[in-house]
This record gives sequence, structure tokens and C-alpha cells, in this order.
Amino acid sequence: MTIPPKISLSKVETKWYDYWTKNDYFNSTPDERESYTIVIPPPNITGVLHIGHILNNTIQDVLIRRARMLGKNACWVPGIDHASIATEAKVVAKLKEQGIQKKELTRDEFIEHAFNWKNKYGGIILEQLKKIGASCDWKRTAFTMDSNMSESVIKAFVNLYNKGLIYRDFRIVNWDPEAKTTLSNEEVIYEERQGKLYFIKYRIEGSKDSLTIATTRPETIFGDTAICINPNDKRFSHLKGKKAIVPICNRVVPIIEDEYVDVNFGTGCLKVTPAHDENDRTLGEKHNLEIIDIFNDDATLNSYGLHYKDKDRFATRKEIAKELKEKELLTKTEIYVNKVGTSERTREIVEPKLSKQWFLKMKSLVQPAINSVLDENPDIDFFPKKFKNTYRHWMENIRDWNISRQLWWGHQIPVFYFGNGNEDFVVAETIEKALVLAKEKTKNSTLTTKNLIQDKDTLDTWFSSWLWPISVFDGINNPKNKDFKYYYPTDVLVTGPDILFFWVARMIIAGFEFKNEKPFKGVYFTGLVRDKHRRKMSKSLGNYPDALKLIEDYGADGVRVGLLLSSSSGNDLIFDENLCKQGKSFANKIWNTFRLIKSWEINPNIRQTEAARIGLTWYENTFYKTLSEIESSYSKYRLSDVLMSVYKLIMDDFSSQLLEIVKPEYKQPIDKKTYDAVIDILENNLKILHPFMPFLTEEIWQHIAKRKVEDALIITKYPQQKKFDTTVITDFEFIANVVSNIRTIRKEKNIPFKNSIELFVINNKNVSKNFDVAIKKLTNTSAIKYVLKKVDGASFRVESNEYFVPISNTNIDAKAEKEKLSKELKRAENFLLSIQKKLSNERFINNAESKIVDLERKKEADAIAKIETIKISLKSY
RNA sequence: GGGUGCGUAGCUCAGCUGGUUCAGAGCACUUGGUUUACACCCAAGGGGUCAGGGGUUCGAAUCCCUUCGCACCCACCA
Repeated sequence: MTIPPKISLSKVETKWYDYWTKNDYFNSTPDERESYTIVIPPPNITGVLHIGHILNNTIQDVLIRRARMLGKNACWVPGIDHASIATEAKVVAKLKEQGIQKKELTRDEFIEHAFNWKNKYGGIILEQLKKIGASCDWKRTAFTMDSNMSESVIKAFVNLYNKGLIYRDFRIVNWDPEAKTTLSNEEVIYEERQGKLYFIKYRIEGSKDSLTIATTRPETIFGDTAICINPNDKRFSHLKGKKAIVPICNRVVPIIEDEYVDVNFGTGCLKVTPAHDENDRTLGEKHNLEIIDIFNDDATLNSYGLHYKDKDRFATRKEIAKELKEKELLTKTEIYVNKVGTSERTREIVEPKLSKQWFLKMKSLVQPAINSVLDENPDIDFFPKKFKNTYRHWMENIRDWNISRQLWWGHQIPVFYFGNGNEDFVVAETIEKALVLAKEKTKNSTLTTKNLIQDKDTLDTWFSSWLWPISVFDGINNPKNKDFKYYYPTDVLVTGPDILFFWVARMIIAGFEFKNEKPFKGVYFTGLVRDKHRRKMSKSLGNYPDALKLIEDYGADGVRVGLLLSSSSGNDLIFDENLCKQGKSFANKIWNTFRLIKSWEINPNIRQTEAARIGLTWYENTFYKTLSEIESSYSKYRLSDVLMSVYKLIMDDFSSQLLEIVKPEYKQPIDKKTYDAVIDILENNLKILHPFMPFLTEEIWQHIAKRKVEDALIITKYPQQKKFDTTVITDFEFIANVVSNIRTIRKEKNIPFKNSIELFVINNKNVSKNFDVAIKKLTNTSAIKYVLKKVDGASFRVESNEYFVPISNTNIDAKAEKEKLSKELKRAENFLLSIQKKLSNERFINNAESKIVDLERKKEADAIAKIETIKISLKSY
């Protein structure tokens, strides 16, 4: 069999992904094994695979694949989120292209269009996840609007309503004029924008007086229903009880007094617009003010805006400033930077608007969720811990959740109105149940479903997502089902800190509220992927690498390694394509180690060399030492550290050291014992690497031997930890040091590798000669001779041992040798001095632990020995 | 305005409860190499007052205070 020197990753990727799927390796059903469960953070159906998804899902895949190999029943549930605002916006836009306006459609017609859209584009991202190797249980793919998922959402609403936790209120909410819906506080992102502060003159009724008010939003004067001053502000005491005239619309409004007004800001007077500002609304309630809503749903002005009717709010702002100026009512403007709320989804500037919405009371729900994370022995661990503080702060200051949205795409609120009054309604899972309740309530048995009108609003998308770990296992509808009992609570949630409040916190709340149990044992927060200049990846900057192109160029395994090499939990990841390149090179390196091993011809009749025996013993010990480090890193979710450990093990210990030691001479056969051992080692390496590079490792695994279906690497048992002998490892480190020194001499003295050398040793340290064969092999040394006196030639020292490489006279530079020795001596003497200083410090001796003092004494002795050696050498020059 | 986290080699980071993993890793860089698995390679090498200052201690990258810089989160100042 000839094996190509380079592996075509893309070819093996499809091959093995199909193989795994065909053999159902990703599928999980409850059995007697321990479960290991992850539910995917469901991407939006509008989503397209980007680098952040790759990172997030690679992490989940690593964890799932490892769990599977550890013999657990691993279940990774994939799915997608209906993402109401984003999707509705997309569908509306698409319909518009086809010349269809949303308002021309009935609700049902629109939903049909949306579902068509979903069926066409909604699965794309899941297909793309397969490209990176995600080993999800695809048979469990869930969608937040599947019928059982929807049922769960509705049930949860009814349940909370019946507990008295859901209520309707007329409040200032965040209005997105683009999507024409309300938003929760969490969906509003505040951005600093440069604006202006407009100083507007209001005349006082029945007087020549006027007062000036500073505002950032002159267009809202049409909604002014009072002017407010601070009662303690002497500047305005003459205005108490008077009335002001609002410019342009000439409405007469009262001048009220409230200590809320900051006398130091602006002019010290405030215009009160109760319909369009949270604080003004509070003031309005307190002082019984009229409420005038001046905006249409798309944030154009309504008839209160007079001649600005139907004009956009920002256009109006400009024009009204002009008009005011012309009328000499605008005294001045100042540049002013303030924070403006924008919609997370549409980026539109949010308009505070008074409207009737549904809210969920949060205060009584959060306590178990707070404790589960913040207790000393928490039920739920955060990685990294630092997010606990953020979590606590949000939870302890939680506000009621606006859960209604003025959208069609989503779960329609199960509130049914009857009669005329807005307050005549019942809440029920279905219209039939609602009818029963309505009949009871009205004592009118002639009611039919036709008399019931369901609330037009849908629920916030997160009101379905917060049930996700429960509802994917149907735990709301059918709490006693086998799946739910087996898989819940899940093991870990892998997600970004940006949705800590939106999703993570709410899932924890829902878990305890509906199931009295946490939804997951731990949360791994990934960082944001940024570009080389630390900028966020964004479409407008165009600094987005094409995820699929990356996979094409570097292979899925290369990209996986590239991303994981530099991403510690919770830290932003600075994406650099070079890391993917490194991943690809690593894949090729491994491929070549396999080619080398495969090229060996086995001769059952020859004996194992001593060098091979020693090398193998050393490697095995190193392997298990590394494995223990890897396990410790896994337990802390330090996946980059795991990968780096594996990387170094394979690159340095396996390829550079072990293979060089056991490698037979050119065209010579290898003994069977060594060969078998190397294959075992290679297999173990593949096992620990598999979670990171699943395709490459499976390919090699299957090349090594003909495997039965049930022996695929993906389901092979992970290596079990074994004891290891650290003295073997430290001995080898000493030897590696010797080898490195010899190589330096070769380089310095220009001795090519193919010319063999001899090595003389003064073995002061009494180092075991066992490794000599390894030294010979790694440095092309023909003989190692033990001597008692210095030998002419180049020299070096490792600890108190001295080594000499005789070289031809022309290459000896006595002066240089002497200089080198003097330098070494100086360094050693300084080191000794610092230690002796420490040891002569009485307080150190008295206070430090004896263990530490002993160590210092040993250092002292070693240093003295080394100095002696150097001095003797130096004398001979 | 309040809070949290971070400033360690050119870059990305590790360094847990102060002392042999204490100044590290990977990449990048420099130099040398057609060693017959691999130039997607091999070998060797240079490089850091651990942001600045102060303190605690026998001993500080590590603990405390402070200054500066950065990032993120929260909050209704028109």
C-alpha cells in the first residue's frame, strides 16, 4: 500500500462523517450507562455559520466526543430557534421584494410564508455544523416552534399566569419602530451617540416672561404636558403656579414642582413628556398629567405633530429646530453625547412608548437560581468564575420581563378575550379550554369559540428558549418520560457571555421553577471572536473570515485546532488564520508519523535494540504523565491547555524523540516487539487527539488495521490512566539536555550530522549509562567513553557532569573555550552567592519551611560541585 | 455614576492557596541544515525591571494600597 505524503483532509471528512452517521454513532437512547448531555445553544434559523459558531460547537464536540470515548452515553441535542424578530424581519423583507406587503396578508397567510421560508433556509446552519464534524444526535433535532415545544411554551405561560406571576400593564416599554414591536430591556443596547442639546424658549402665560429648557429631543414638545422645576430652585420661584406655553403647538401646560429635577443640569427646568419617557411617565402619574402620544408605530409623528404629521422623528427634529430658530425660540444648541437605546436585532433607535403589555414578575422566581450559582458549594459552576458577579448583580436587581411582542412569527399568547371589556379574558392552553373557563366566568352557556378572540401578540423568543433544556426532552408536557429523567439535568452548557441574561440566567430560573432542578451542572463561557486588531467581527467591517472557505483551505480539523489553540474559557479569541495553518501543519505532521511507521518492514527474528527498549519505556511514562495533566485540564474546562499538551506530546516527545530513537537504519527492518509497541502508542495518541481532530484520527485509525464497525475510533475506549515513574522522565530530561548540547557543538564547530563523533564523559553525577544508546542514536555518536580526566576538544557541562567532544585541531579554539568556561563560572558563582546570602539570613532559616531550606541547601551543594568542575577544566587551559 | 476583569517575550496567553516547573509555552523572529516520514520539515539561538510607584514579608509576577492604561457589564439624568 502506498500512502500519499500529504493527506487530503476534505476527502476524508465527508467519508468519515457519512460513516459515523450511517452507523448511528451520534445517536443516543437511555440505557444503563451514565449519561453525558449537552443541548446546543440553538442558532437562529436566519443564521449562517460564522467563526463564533465554529468555536462554540467545536468546544461542545470536543466534550461530547471525549465523554463518548470515556464510555458515557453521550447525547448532544441540536436544534434551531425561531428567532421571532429577526425572522419576521427577513420574511417581511422577502415578501416586499415580491411586491407583497405584510398588512395585505392574514396572520395565517403570513405564518405560512414564514414556515416556507424556514423550511427553505432554516436548516442551512445545521448542515454547516456537520462540516466541522459536530457529532450531534441529529435524530433529536428540535425546533422551538415544533408542536410539542410550542405546547410546552403555552403550558409554561398558563402555569405562571395561574400562579399570579403574569400580568398585563400599561407602561413605558422599548418600542422598535422598524420591527414594530416592543423589546425587553435586555434587547436594548445603549450606544453613545453624539447629539445636540437644544435650548428652547417657552413663554409664560399672561406674562412677558419666558423660561428656557434644554432637551435632546425637540420633536417631543408636541407631547409636553407640563414643565417641571425644582421647588428649591430660587431662580424659578416666581414661576410657581404659573403656566407655560409650548412652542409651535401653543398648548398651555402647568408648571409643576418636583425635587426630581437636577438644578445643575441644563437650565434647571425640565419639559415633561409622559408618553415618551420613563421618568416623565413617573412624574406624570405623580402629578396627574395628561398623556399625549405623538408617534405612530413606525415612529413618524401622528396628528399631534400638526404640520409634521407622518414625518419621521429625526427629520422632524431637524426641521423643528429650524422652525424654532426662525421663530427665535431656539436660543442655542450644544454638542452633547448621550446614550441612545438601540434594538439588538434591527439596530433601530428604540422609542420609549406607553403601551399595554404582558409582564412576568421576576422577583419571586430568582432566589433558587441565585443560590444555585452563588452558594459556596454551587450546584452550577461557571467557567470562568468571574461571570458569577455579573450574574449576581443582574439577578439581584432583576426587573419584570416584558414577554409580549407585536409579531406574528412566534408563540401566540394564550389569552382569550370575550365580551367588550379589555379585562374580560381567560387564559388557557387551547381555545376549547378557554371556552369552558369563559362560560364559567360569564355564567353564559351560549358562548362559542367564535366569541373568543385570542390576544394578537406573540411571546418573546426567549420565553421559549428558557425552557430549551427541558422541552427538548419533552419535560414540560410529559415530565415522567424516560428521556427527560435520563438526560436532565444536562452536563454543561457552552455559550457566550453575551447571552448570560437573555438565556443562561433564565434557563436556570426556569429549571428551578418548573422542575425544581438545575438545567445543567456547569456553564462554559466562550469568548468573542475578534480579528487581529481586536475588533469585533462584523459584516460592516468585512473582517469576517468565510467559515466554509477556512474549512476548505485548512480542513475542519485544522480549523478546529486553530481556534482551540488560543481560546481559553471566557477570554476573547483573537482570530488569526495562521493558527489554522498551524493546525493543518500539525495534521500533516501526524500523517507523516503514520507514514513512517507504516513504511517499516517487520522482521520477527531480530531482537529489540536497547535504545528502542529505553525509548519506549520513557515514552510510556511520559504519555501517562501527560494524560494526567490532560485530565486535570479537562476537569477545569481548559481545553486549550489540553490541546497544547497533546500537541507537545505528539510533536516533541513522540515525533522528535521517540520515533528518532526507535527508527531502524535506512532500509533496515524493525523488530516486532518495538513495532507493536509503537503501534500501541500511536493508537493511544490518536485516542487522546480524536476529540480535537476527529477526521484525521479516524482516517489513520482505520488505516492502521482493518477495523470492525464496532471498533471505530469514535467509540473506542479512551486510555485509562496508569501510574508513571517520574525518575525515568527526569533521567531522560538530563539526557535530552546532553543531546541538545552535542547538537550545539556540532553547529558551532560545523560538524555535519553524517560525520559521527565520539563523546567522553566525566561522570561526576554518576548518571546511569542506560541512556547512552539513545544519545548515540540521536546525535550520531559512535562511542561514549567514561574517563576521569579532561579530554581535548569542545566541552560542555550538565549539572556536575562534564562532556568532551574531540574535534580536529583546526576546529579547536582554546581562547573561545576558555571564555565560555569563564562565563559559565561567573554565572555559577553569582548563583551560589545569592543562595548563600539567603542561607546566611537567620530570619530565613527560622521562618521558612524546612522543606524550602533543604532545597536551598541542595542548590548550594550542586552549585559548589559545578563550580569545582569548571575550575578544574579552566586550569588546563 | 456604579461594578467586574485585565496589563507577563514582537503576538496570543499560562503561571491555583506567596519559596525548584519562577520567570514559562506556542507562534513569530535569527542562524544553520536536500539526516532516505515530513521544507506543512529538522536543529540551535536571541528575546521580558512580570504597566509605574509604594507597602506587608526572611522572601512578591503572585498579598495590600495607589497612579496610569485597556476591556466588559449595569444604571432613567433631560
